[in-house]
Order: sequence, then structure tokens, then C-alpha cells
Amino acid sequence: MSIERVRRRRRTPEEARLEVLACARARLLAGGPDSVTLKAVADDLGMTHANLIHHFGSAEGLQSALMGSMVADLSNALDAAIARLRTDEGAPLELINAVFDAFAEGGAGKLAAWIVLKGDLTHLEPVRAAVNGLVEAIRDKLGDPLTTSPKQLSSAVLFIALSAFGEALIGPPLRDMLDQDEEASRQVVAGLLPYFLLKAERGQ
Amino acid sequence: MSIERVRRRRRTPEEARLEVLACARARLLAGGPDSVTLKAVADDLGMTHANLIHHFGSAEGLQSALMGSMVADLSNALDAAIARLRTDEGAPLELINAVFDAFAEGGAGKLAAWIVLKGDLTHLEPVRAAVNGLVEAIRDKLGDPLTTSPKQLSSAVLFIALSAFGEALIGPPLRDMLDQDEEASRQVVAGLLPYFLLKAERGQ
DNA sequence: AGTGCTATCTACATGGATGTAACTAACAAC
DNA sequence: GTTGTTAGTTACATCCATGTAGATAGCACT
Repeated sequence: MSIERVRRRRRTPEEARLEVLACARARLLAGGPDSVTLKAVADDLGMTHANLIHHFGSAEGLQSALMGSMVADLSNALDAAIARLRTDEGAPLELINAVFDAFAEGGAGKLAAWIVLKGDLTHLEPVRAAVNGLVEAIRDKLGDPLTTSPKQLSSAVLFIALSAFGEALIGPPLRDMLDQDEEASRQVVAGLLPYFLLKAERGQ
Repeated sequence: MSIERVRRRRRTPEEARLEVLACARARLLAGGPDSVTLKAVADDLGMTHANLIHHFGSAEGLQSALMGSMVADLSNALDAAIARLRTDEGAPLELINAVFDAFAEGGAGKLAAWIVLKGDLTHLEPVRAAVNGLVEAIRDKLGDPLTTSPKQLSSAVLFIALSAFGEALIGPPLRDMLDQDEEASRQVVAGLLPYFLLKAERGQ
């Protein structure tokens, strides 16, 4: 019998980056930042850690690329939610669901947790545009120009985003403590949104 | 000149644990989990890493003790906020401020981020009692038995806690994106709370 | 087939974090 | 003082993640 040497698989650089980032993301979400190691990711994909360094330059390069990729996905998801809101007949609950979904899908909670713990807030920068797009979309769709000020609109988005981040980060255990089901967070936020936009008090 | 050998400082085990945990917490908040290392903490305190192992058993033991300490501080702060609410004339804004302060003081945002990323959700267990105490306090102080159901009360606390966690985790950069000042988050929540408690819709 | 590029591998080097064993010295109790 | 306990030290061992250098092989193109 001949010595069956394992045949190498040669990917294009794009293929390699995509596979690696997908695997790294899965590891991050499942086991935290410490589990996304050059060796661990490489083993998952059947390659060597040296190859990851070849593609990403360094371990830090991989982490940075992963953050960038996940942040991009998050802001794309938010943009998609905004687009849906602009075209469809967007009831408030629709909007809230879209935003919460955007946060839940790509693991935005753990992503934000990771970024904050690392201290690299610059990686969040792409979210800024998406968040401000959300402000404008709500203004155009839901806001009554006579009763809602720009400041109110942006604080409404602040409120939605805080809740969505909170839910993505720690929603499950917190809802368990309070005996609330999986839909509770978004229902609460959706229920409060109209009250918020209608409220026209002293310009806080 | 005599060789001035550095005189050892001998602490009681309690003193040592307190000093070490304070230092470890500072490192966690400033530099993230990777910066709370046996050697780093020991160097900060002028001792050796072997001594930390003597007191905490292992690196993991130190981390676990740190989590426990921070979670205890958080639930104590929540308990204090509840006590204040029960005695004082607790306007909603007072309550919200107390809760947000409780989350802000001990670095609850980064604590939660760390716990979630590590996956050790059991460490959050002491928070359960504090959170449920908050539900009862709100019921006794603010809830109208005729219009607010128990489910509503606990979802109100869910809403407050989600926002407070969100603010503690990612409030500063998010408020910066939306051009909102430091008080915005708690003002939004405080402003919405009355609407929430008064609302008596189909039992969601 | 032959050739060039480079994705991928092998093998090794390095540093840092953790852990262990034995010793040293501060402090309390007698 | 003497002594016992143990906080604290020194010195070493080990493991693992990262990084480097050179060799190998898949694939596109001629």
C-alpha cells in the first residue's frame, strides 16, 4: 500500500479569508475571545496556524479582521432593516423586530462585549452611519414633524439601540430571572415607542 | 553601606484578598480580561505571582473570585437602591438614577461582558435576587394594583435592566454617535417608566 | 510538459503565563 | 526568647500561543 499523503486544498485568498473568518466567528460566539486562537481556528479548518499568519499577517490581524467583518455585518443588517422600513408598511413592531433581529443574528452582543473589553472603540465606527440612518428613517416614517423634535428622534434611537444591545448581551439570563419569554424585550420596546414619539414635553 | 533587603509586608489573608481583588478589578476595567494576569497583578502590588496562587489556588480561582466580588458589589448596590426607594420619597427618576448608578459604579457593563464572553452565567445568579427585589419594590411603591399586573411589573424591570446594562456596556460611544449627553439614557428610561406602568393593555 | 506564483506545510525559536517545590521571614502565642 | 504557623519568596518546570524560514505543491498559463 502506498503512503497516502494528504492532498492539500488550495483556496483563493478570498475563499481562505471567508472560511477563516466564519470559523473564527463561530469560535468567538461559542467560546469567547480566548478560544479564537491561530492554532484552534487552523485545526478546525484542517490547515496550519502558519497559513493564517500568511493571510492575516498576525494574530492581531485576524482579530481585527474578525471585528471588522462582524461590525460590517451588523451595520449591513441595520441598513437592510432601514430599507425594509422605508418600503414596507412599517408598523413600529416591524421596525423593532428588524433591529432586534439585526443585533441577534450576527452575535452583536458578544461582538460589542468583545470590542468594549478590548477597548478598540474605533471598530464600532461603521455602526455610526447605520444608527444615524435609523434616525432618519424613523423621522421620515413615524415621526410627526409637529410633535417630535430631532433630539427626541435620536434619543428614541438611543433607547432602541440600548435595549437591543442589552438584549443581545444579557437578555436570555435576565429574562429567565424575570420569568419573561423570548419575545418580551422587543415587545416592551415596541410598546413604548409610540408613547415616546408622541411625547412632546419640555425639550429634554 | 549594607545591602538593604526589601522588607516583606505580611498581610492577613483577608487584607491580601481585598487588595488583590481591587487591583484585579482595576486592571479588568482598564485593560480587559487579558490584562488581569497573575504576574501583572502581583507586580502592581509588589508581590510575586506565586503568592497569588497561594491565596487563590490558581489563575482561574482569582478570576472566579473577581467575578464573585464584582457581582456581589452590583447586587449590593441594587439592594441599596431598593432600600433607598422604599424609604425615601422615590420619584421614578430617583429610582432610575439609583439603578443606573448601581450599574455604572462597579463597572457592571464590562463585568457582564466578561461573564457572557466566558460563558459562566452561573456567576450572575446573585443578581437574580436583587432584580426580583426590584420588582417588588416597584410594585409596592409605584404600581397601581388596579392597572398593573405582575407580568407588567417584571417586564418593566426587564426594560430598566436592559437599558442599564446597555448603557453600562456601550452607552458612551452610542450616545456619542447620536449626539446625546451623559444623562440621556437614564432620562429616556425615567420618562418612559410612567407610561409603562400606567399602560394596561391586553395582558402581554 | 514546463514554468511561475504563492497558498500551504514542516520545523524550529521565543516569550509569556501558569504551576510546583522548597526555602525564608513576619508575627502571634507561649 | 523560643517556637509554630503561614504569608511570601526564589528558582525551576511546563505548556501554549505566536512568529520565522525555508521547503513543498496546487494551479494557471504558456
